Amino acid sequence: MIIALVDCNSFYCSCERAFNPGLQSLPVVVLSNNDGCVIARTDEAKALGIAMGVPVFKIKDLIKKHNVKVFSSNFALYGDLSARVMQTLSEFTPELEVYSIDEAFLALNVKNEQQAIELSQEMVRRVYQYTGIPICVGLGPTKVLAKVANRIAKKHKKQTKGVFSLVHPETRRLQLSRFPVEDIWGVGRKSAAKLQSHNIKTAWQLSQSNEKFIQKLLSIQGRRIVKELNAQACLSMDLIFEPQKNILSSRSFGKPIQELEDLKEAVANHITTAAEKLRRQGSVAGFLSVFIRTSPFKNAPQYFNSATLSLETGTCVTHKLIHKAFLLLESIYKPGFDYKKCGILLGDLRQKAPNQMSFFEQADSPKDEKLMQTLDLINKHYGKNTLKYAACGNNPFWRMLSQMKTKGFTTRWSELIETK
DNA sequence: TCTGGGGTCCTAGGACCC
DNA sequence: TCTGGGGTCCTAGGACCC
Repeated sequence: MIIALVDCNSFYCSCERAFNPGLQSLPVVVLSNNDGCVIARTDEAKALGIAMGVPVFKIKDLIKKHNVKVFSSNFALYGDLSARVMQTLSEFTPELEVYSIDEAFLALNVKNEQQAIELSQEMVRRVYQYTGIPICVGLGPTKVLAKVANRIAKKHKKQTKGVFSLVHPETRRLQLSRFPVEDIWGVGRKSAAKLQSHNIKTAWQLSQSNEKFIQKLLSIQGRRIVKELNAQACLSMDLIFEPQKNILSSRSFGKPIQELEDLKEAVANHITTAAEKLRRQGSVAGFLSVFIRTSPFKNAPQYFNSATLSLETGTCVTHKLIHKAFLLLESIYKPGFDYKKCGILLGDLRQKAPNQMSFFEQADSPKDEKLMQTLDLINKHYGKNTLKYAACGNNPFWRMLSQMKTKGFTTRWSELIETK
């Protein structure tokens, strides 16, 4: 079996390009919520030295000088295009693992490396034809090697035409000895520093290291990486959908908030979002956390706190969660701070008992269940937030946030530059 | 003026039990 | 004075990912 890792090129930027061909070959970036920092860049933008995650105010001169096209993120659009890409990929194998919004692993049923390469080239053609999204494919006997191959395909798009294979052992030896250890999937900053201090600098060197020694240094994860680099698969394909174990909803505010009432609105909105997601996957939550914080970037008094409550029997009812969340918020709120962010976490998620006749105790009453079903149905049919709790309010803080999220940024950006 | 959001897995250490 | 050993469960925090 050969594993393919498909990764969309500069995915969010490519989505913007798919609907605006005029952006082809221009530098494009997409910004985070609140238009805070850069979360996607095309090759042209990378070539200008725009780093991943850089705050946008630090590069505004660069943007103006090189006429970089700037977009707020539009996750509804990216989600749609992602689904179409995955749908197209599923035509190539029944064994597809959607790994993230822009990545998927495919177990290819092929006889040899050559067949795998030809199939991958067809994927590149078809996905682009159907969706307008360019992809790269990495091939290998394990997931980690497929990831490495994908990096190489991306780095040398011209020569590889988007497909690179590490199936052949000789190619592996050559390429791994040129591949920096810190670029391996699963090796982060801390682990890379540890490895380098032991003079392990390339993927090849890591693959030749003593497994026990690496396990001591980096825990069991490190040992798995060594095995995978040596073509011994220990990360299996995840083919079935697993419900999430936690659901987090949080946002930075457009402007700092001081009042408890405003924080309450924000929290109620986070609960609403998270509870919808919770019900969509058929789960109930076993605990609830609320947190608030000031901006760590400001030279002002800092405060961070969180509070957690166990929900023994589990619930997925929005108003119950809002009520509990308010109690938690009140217990940690302190006046006199500029709050910049808040959020909630639903944890210990478990599948809801199938029906009221269940032997197990169910916290939510049939009446509440019915109410939630109706609420979700209406919002699904008529659009998000058609029906919502009064506690969610109509606060301009919130208006502003959701507007920024969906609205194109180009106009606002040019206004910003002109008024400067 | 202006610095994202949402996840998973693993480990260490404390509480508790016999 | 001397103060076991082993097991489980839970949680906080670290590290990593996209």
